[in-house]
Amino acid sequence: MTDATAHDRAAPLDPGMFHPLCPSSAVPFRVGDKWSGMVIRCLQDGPRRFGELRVPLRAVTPKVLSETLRAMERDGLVTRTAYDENPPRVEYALTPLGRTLIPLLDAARTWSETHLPALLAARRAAGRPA
Amino acid sequence: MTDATAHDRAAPLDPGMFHPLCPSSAVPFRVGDKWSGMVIRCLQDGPRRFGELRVPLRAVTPKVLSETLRAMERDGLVTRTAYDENPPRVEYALTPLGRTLIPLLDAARTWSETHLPALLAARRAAGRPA
DNA sequence: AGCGCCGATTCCGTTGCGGTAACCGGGGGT
DNA sequence: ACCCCCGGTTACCGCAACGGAATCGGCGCT
Repeated sequence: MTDATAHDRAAPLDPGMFHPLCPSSAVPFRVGDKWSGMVIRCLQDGPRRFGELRVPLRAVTPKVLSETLRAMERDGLVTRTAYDENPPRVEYALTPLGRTLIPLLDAARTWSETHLPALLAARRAAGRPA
Repeated sequence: MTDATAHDRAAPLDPGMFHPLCPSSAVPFRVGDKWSGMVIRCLQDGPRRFGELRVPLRAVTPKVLSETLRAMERDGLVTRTAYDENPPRVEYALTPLGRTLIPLLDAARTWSETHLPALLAARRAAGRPA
């Protein structure tokens, strides 16, 4: 069964990595579309298939994921490779240009770990001056 | 006339700094709302008045600027100080928390200077495969 | 024949950001 | 009396993003 082919598939994606309650949902940064940043995270350890991306991004519908990937492909951030097999297999991978965004995402994450609690606290304090 | 009071007002804002044709309009990053990043840039050298912010951000209407500033105030990124004078004067300034975002903006700008041309080129190449 | 897999695409509806235009209020100038 | 200044607010609107549900197409399995 283990069709471990030549694809240097990285570890399976953690289904919980982009849980809707994850603070990253509230982060005041965005790279491109709403999901682009998460897609980059999913691809940073190697190519992934469409259905594979849907696991951790289960909040995204196939339509939106498809749109996101197409836009990223247009911008030269990812490559799309379709294998003429059955069932069809399509792999997405980061381009070198796409990889240059990873440090930005790291910086955003670091900022969030450090300062997001303060921001959320301020928002809560201001939200209910009652 | 020079009512140079104790306000350590920085150099006047460059009216052209956020020209609509500026590449920053196409940058695939955003900090908070559409205008938040630019507001931070305007405030990084010292407090500014509402009307003063409108100069370089002449593309933004008072409503949206007001909304942006209010949201940033809620999030603890800027402070709002109203002086009971005539004509009314209101000053906005970055909080320490707001200042922590400046390195992020710097990183985004650096990325853009380095890689944005490649992204735009890819987009152009893909946009017209005719 | 019928079902399922994978990778989408199409139609349709909602939401909300962002934009336009108009107005307000109070003092001061002329 | 009128208008201007400043710093907004309010009402209205359009568009693009986002989302849900359904469908497609080729193939293999049963």
